[in-house]
Amino acid sequence: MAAVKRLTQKDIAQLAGVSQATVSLVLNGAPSSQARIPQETRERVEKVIRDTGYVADPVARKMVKGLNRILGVFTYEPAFPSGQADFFTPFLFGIEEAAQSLGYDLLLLTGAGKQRKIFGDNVRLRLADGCVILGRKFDNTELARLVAGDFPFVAVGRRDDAGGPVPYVGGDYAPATSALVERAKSFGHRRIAYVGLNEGAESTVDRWYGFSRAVGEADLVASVFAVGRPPNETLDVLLSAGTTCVFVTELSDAMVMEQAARARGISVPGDLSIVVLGNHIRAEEPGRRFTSFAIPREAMARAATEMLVRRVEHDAPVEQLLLHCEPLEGDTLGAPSSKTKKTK
Amino acid sequence: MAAVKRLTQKDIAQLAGVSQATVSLVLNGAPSSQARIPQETRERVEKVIRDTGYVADPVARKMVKGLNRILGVFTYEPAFPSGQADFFTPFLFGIEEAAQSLGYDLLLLTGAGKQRKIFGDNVRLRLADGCVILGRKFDNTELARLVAGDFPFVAVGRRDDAGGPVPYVGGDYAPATSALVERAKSFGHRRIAYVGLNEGAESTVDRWYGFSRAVGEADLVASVFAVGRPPNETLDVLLSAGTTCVFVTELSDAMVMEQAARARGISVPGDLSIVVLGNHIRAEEPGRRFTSFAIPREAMARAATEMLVRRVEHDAPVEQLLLHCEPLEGDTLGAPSSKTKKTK
DNA sequence: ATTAGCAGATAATACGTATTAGCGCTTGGG
DNA sequence: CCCAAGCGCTAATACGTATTATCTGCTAAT
Repeated sequence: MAAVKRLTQKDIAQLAGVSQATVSLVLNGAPSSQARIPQETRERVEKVIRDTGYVADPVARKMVKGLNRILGVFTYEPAFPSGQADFFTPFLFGIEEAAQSLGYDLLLLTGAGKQRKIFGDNVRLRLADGCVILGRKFDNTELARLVAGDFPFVAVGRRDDAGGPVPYVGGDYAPATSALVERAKSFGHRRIAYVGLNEGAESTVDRWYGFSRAVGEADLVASVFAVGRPPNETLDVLLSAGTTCVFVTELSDAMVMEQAARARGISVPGDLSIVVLGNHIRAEEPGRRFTSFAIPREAMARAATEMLVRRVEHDAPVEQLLLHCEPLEGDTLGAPSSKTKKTK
Repeated sequence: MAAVKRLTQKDIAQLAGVSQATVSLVLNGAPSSQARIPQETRERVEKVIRDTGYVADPVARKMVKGLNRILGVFTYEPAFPSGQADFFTPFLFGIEEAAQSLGYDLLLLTGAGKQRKIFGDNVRLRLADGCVILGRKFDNTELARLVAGDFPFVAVGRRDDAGGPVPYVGGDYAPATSALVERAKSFGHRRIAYVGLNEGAESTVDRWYGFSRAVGEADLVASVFAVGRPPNETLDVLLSAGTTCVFVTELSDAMVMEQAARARGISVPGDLSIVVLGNHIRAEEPGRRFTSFAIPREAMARAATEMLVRRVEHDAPVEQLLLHCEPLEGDTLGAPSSKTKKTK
């Protein structure tokens, strides 16, 4: 059953009484200088193709043309596990949409349980014409090789140079963070704190940079350069410094902190405003809506895909694009009530 | 920059002072009868490969070997739009997981905005070694061609014969539905109704079959063979027939019906039990938890992927597999309160 | 009548790899 | 001394398509 050899152009040619080359010419309708096919012959060949349902083998096609109209999507982490689903899904949606409208298909190369490498033994990635790279973790050695090599790619998320500029589409976190700081100040906050890492991934650094640029030394009263710490411990640090507004990089930290605060009878935002730097979760989630900024994940993915196609098709130069992150009103940032000090 | 010609085996061969064939032999470590490579030569070649970072072009590889360790995932509908996301995501997760552990990558061929065809002009599907087909809508003409052809595929969801048996992994809806009917009966329900289509897609037919087999003619007091009808209209039909328990195929119908009932002061499940045939939405959703049965989407997808790989690798015969659907307790099925008739 | 030109088609080749048949050389046995 | 066998490697080929160069008639121009 499966041994039925696949139909080739040679077979079509035989059936139509022409040569393989003619079949190819009919298919690729080359009305170029030479090699015109008269209507009669063309129709004869087309009829056979229709009758047999022949389609050109894309592998052989890529072999000679070099292009495939396939884009790879590489992630170091698995793309669909429950935990990550909400993180990757918007990106995949955006990529799919853009790829679709540009006439490309997607080859998914999702992070193995093991350590997946771009440059492994079995790199099927090269089958694609180029690739979009997703994920927070990034192997810098591989990134450098990508930059040095000739395989078109675009990263989603800003990346520092790696032996050369990295083409990317990212979120413009620094100004978005600065804007939130300004907003907190305009509410009257003068005792501001920061909870989260301040080094490591580019996105982390950008947030810290945007924060520290806007806050001014005098107003920064406490910093906890860590994530996932026990909320009460963190709260102690903040409160003893007289913090009225805290900026948190991780939503999960903000959530437990808000709960801990409530448990202590500290009102949010009355006694303590909490600002989260980026919406890390679906908006419809029940419960508190944190003041934050929107990460335009779909738009980022779309833009990255379009950029990639530009690189693939026209060998376009490296571009670096940061998309605006809209502030999210939320209900955890407000004016500091003067009670804060007086009550205590 | 991108014009740096890709490294080929010929280049490696030249650098190592051997022939292209030797390089290939070193790579594919063929310890077969003939063509042994002595350690010294092998190491020389391997060194060059390491130094240059050469990797074999998977396209050329597929060209000659025929296999690519790539599985296609075909959907007639777009896979990631917000609406469909919850439907497709569990399937994709299961497929990804299985493919991952079997060493395959995924080629996503998701429904275009337009009508996507398996047998189109630009069928890049053949790049994959086989494919999993997802989605409710199915073009039967194409299915028949797939069955007749030699391209390995497996459908997710039961499919009727299409000029031959269709390989599939589905949910075993009929017995799952029957079990819920039995459960309703054991609660004492004797006036049962059905709201939903009873013909069309296989999954629909299975539900109706499982229902009608278990319910018995005497107990079926009302049927609305439609979906998406105004809930009050439907409720009128049900109540005037003295229904105490209704089986609904569409969750959305059940939701509006429950709201309409509540608005009328009809308690669920006190006055009216509602059973949904299949969990069409994420479990964490807030609100009422309908009595239903679980569709093991991830397991189905995994099983389908494994089945596909069996077909691809060992040319395994057509299999058809229905997975058990566990009943979901929920809180919308209970004993009919005698009030139902007396109050009215 | 010779040739230039052109339409209609095909032979030949390239793409990069895997694989088989086979070549030249050494060695051991008779 | 000759043959068989084995070793180490390579030339040749196949995979299916796109493309270019080339071939074959034929017509029209000189």
